[in-house]
Amino acid sequence: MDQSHALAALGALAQETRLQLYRLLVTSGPGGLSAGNIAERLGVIPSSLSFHLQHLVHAGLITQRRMGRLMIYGAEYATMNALLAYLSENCCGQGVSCAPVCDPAAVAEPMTKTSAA
Amino acid sequence: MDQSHALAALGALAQETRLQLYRLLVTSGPGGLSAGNIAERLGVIPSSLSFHLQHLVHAGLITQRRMGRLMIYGAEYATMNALLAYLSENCCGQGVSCAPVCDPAAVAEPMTKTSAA
DNA sequence: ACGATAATTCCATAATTATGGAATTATCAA
DNA sequence: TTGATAATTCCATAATTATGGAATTATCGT
Repeated sequence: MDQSHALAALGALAQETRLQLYRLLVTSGPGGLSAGNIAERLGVIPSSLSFHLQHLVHAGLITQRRMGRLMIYGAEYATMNALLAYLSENCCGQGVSCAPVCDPAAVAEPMTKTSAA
Repeated sequence: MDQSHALAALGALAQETRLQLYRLLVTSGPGGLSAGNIAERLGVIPSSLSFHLQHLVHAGLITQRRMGRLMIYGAEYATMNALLAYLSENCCGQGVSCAPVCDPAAVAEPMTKTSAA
């Protein structure tokens, strides 16, 4: 993660609708949610929802994939981890890294060599 | 940390000058740096520097104290930890917390009997 | 092909945020 | 008190970002 990516991620999260959007997707897990489902839960009008979702996608914080008529959005945990690492870089002194790793896959699938799906 | 505090912190960090400012202070440690010192290192004009520093202070990410003619600014690590916790809340499933703790004081004072590893 | 549903894009307007110069406030030293 | 240094506040302008309605694109079932 470099400065411009960090700025993109922070800018994406620094807005009420998008922060709610992102947190909803983080809690929803890797499976993701459809745009319509998200709209219903958060009460955001379609054009606004798309605008904010694209902003988060562009920042790499969420991913999108199509399933028939539905667009499914899901949190991209790796980007958040990279952002957290960037923000806490050298937080405890030179050369010290205090960053966390939040990896739902590691929690959900304990110890299998072949965990592709 | 609640949503409005998180938005304030994210909004404060989502700007190039302020992100550089904050990271400089994080790396500089709890001692902090004077406004003039910061201005010199980052090449920011006074009025702009004050504007951005106040933004970070208001968000609780840095603290300010006066030392004679100098204003000393330093990172407030607790706020960043709270923000990281907020952003990774439930990141690995319901009720699971994956948040880090970056505490320079704990690193600086190793192995008292209350701070076991 | 048609109609219905899902979601995005376009666009003008509104709202927010950043910039830099000049004036002001605060502190120190003599 | 005066002069110098450190930093902030004020203010108008510029730049960026968000909003919501209408039109458009994509997919599905028949």
